[in-house]
Amino acid sequence: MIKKLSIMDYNRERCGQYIEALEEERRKILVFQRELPLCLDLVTQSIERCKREITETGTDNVYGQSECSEQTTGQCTPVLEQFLTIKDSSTSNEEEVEEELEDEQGNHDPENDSEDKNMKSDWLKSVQLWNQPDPLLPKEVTILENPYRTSRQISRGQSKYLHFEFQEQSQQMMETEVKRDESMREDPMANSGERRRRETERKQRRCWSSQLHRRFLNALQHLGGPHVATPKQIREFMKVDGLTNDEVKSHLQKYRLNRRRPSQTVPNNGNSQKQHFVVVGGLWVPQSDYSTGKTTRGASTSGTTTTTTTTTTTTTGIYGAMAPPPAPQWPSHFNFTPSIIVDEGSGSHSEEVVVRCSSPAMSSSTRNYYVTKN
DNA sequence: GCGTGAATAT
DNA sequence: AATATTCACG
Repeated sequence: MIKKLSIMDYNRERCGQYIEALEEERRKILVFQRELPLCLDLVTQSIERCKREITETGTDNVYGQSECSEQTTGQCTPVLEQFLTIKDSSTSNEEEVEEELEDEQGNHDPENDSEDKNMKSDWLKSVQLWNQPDPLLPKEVTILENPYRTSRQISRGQSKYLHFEFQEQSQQMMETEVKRDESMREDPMANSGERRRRETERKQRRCWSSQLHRRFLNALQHLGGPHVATPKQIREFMKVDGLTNDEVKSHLQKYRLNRRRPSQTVPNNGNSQKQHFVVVGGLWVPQSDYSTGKTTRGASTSGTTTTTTTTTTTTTGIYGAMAPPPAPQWPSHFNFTPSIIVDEGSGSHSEEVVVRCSSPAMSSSTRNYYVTKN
């Protein structure tokens, strides 16, 4: 009996050390929580588990503790199983959501297919981790001590920006998130100390997806062009949830700026791609942006074309793509014809268009989306 | 509110 | 490097 007790104490002590080690590692991983969310989860769960067992086994059987005391042989296998299930569910979720989004994106370029998928899964991961919808997750406020995710963002209710079905699908993920958060909260180092520097909170960047930008252009058309339309008008016309005047203003500013002086800085990359532009109601847009066909490559001239021309200007972004090849005349009063614009997100579901960037990777991949490949 | 430029962040 | 946000000023 005494022997048993001493073994128990020994095991408990080792378990405690193990927990300490785990917690230290967790603190280290915490820095990379964006890159290693599952890893963090794993460690957190291990800690939890050991803690639970160290308390339970105090009254229960003595031998159960050996699970924790054996650091190297990894006898806490259930954790691994949990990890696997999490991973599985998450990947399947991603795929489903991707499909969903694929449908939303009317113009789907098969050439970018794999890239798109990567991109989407990439940013979806981020969205899952960073833009947790609050109705499903009351504890959302405690989600991830991300220094860049400010209380302001949280209070804005980012669920607006997420597709509804996506919310549903990611619910499983969130449950594990909640678990993790609870355990994180009891970690004293998580909140305090080192990573508290960014007090000047910034709004999370808004990514102007092609859809959103299309909406923006559509609004511009209806309102009489980029030099006539005002941010407020545009915002009201776009009817996009959560879109602020400032954001529209900023976007408009950039848009004007970039169409005033198109990307001359990039003369002609050796791989001189010919960019097809379409004049749509006085706006120069890449043909692919408004061709209804699935494939935008080659000389696909769909019925919507008014005039086509080519330019050797290499475009680098959404604004550049919109820039007219010859010198534009501003302000001018074009007769904007709204009917030409293919507004895929027509009217009703504004939420689907909006997405928040969570990582630079997203912005860059999104950018690729704008660029037309011929 | 709007337009713009600059600083700053991502 | 590109793009978004924020601020200041008129």
